[in-house]
Amino acid sequence: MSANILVVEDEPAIQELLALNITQAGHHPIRALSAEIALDLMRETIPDLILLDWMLPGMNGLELARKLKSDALTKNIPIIMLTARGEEYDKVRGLEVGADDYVTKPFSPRELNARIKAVLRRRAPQMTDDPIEFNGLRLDPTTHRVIGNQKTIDLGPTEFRLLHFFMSNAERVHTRSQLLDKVWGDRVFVEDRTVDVHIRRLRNALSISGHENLIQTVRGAGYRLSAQNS
Amino acid sequence: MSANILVVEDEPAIQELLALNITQAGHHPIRALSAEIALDLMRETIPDLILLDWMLPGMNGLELARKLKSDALTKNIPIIMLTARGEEYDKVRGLEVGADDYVTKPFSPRELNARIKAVLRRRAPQMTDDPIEFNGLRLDPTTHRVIGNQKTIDLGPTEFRLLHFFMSNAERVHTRSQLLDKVWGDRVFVEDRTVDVHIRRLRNALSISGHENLIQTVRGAGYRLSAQNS
DNA sequence: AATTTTTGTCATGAATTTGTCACACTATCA
DNA sequence: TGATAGTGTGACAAATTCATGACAAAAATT
Repeated sequence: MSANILVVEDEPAIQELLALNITQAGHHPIRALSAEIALDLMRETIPDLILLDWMLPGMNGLELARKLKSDALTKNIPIIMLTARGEEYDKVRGLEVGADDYVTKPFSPRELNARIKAVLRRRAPQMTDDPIEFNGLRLDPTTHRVIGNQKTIDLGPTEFRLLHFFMSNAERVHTRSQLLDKVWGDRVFVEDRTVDVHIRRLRNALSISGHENLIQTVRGAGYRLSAQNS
Repeated sequence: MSANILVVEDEPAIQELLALNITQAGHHPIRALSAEIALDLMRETIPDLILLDWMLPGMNGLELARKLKSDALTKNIPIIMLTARGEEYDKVRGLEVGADDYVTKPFSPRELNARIKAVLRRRAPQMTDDPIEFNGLRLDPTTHRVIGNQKTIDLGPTEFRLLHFFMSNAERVHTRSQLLDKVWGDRVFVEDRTVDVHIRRLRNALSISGHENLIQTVRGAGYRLSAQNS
């Protein structure tokens, strides 16, 4: 299970080390020398995890974390903070803004990888009972209602679960087999292509509130719920 | 919907962090540095939720949890355990003594808040003895009467409890097994489908005041009392 | 004890949902 | 331009889910 990991670190040597590590762990590093560059890169690809240096030129790590966590598009991305040695204070502040873990420099590659693995595992798409809103569409698990632009959208059980999953994990591409795992559950003797059909039904239902383009096809990969139109 | 949350944690920094989080989530933290202090505080105020550190000086978290769960006064208070990372064993023991959830340190504020929210919401929907009115229908638990549009509605005991529960938790979808739990009680050998029949009888009775559509079927999920028609 | 009410279960049929297929369509690349 | 693999779509039969009437056991009432 490979993941895209964004490395935000201004010191080239450390960044190189991090990237190497990530590659060896079977993941794919994306490098950014500053918070600004990181934000730029994220317009293209939303990473699965961010390694974020505490001290950065320009916008520092703390600010970036806060910014990311306040944006619906990025707030679900786990963040691991890289902090200088010794500052106990960091821990509190870091967790405060929503970092998921932290590593103090100097770190051992093994420790870093362990943390990455832990965080990625913990990232298990979580479907809570909280109402979710995305792009004018509102889904409430407790009342089992979906409303978009004042229109009630009628969904079958599977479509509801599918949409619930998508809204809980927006902006992320899910393969068909991932969807089968998460939405259909374990008892899957179901064909991959069945997902396509349900996607169509869901899109169809969503069209009555003008949300037909909310779920996008990523050719060769799967599907994604996104506000963007590309 | 604010709640009192008792935080039992001996490390001041973590306690501070927890308290901050709780406040930001719109709740009210009550702090205790030890299990003994916690017990003391609970003589004054019974909290709605307890965040309980696993390791504590003196009486540890596990013992406290066990103690609370064995006391009629406190056994219904949900408990979220805070455990050190990695101990898989904790989970079993913790849930064994009746903890409702657990969070491993270090935790992200978002995760913690999500759990708090979930546990608080999971709190058993309660049926009070206060008269309830909904959509022109009035139910009075003390006189055991139901009136809708000047018409007295005659209900059997089970139908009455069923309606009482629905009116106490309007708009919310309840599965058949939830209804069996809450309306029929704990020790039932009753089939799921039996609920359907009672729903029909209730609907039937409600139809004399024109409220036949008040209880709606949510296919694949359960039933819901709602004023809306869709 | 007799009667009435309440309750749980079942069988049936209606309505909806679901998985799959065949075929149309589209992007991509040689 | 064709070839090819990936995706959209309509149709359809099977499976699931629900509403309903009937019925006998249990409980409450007379």
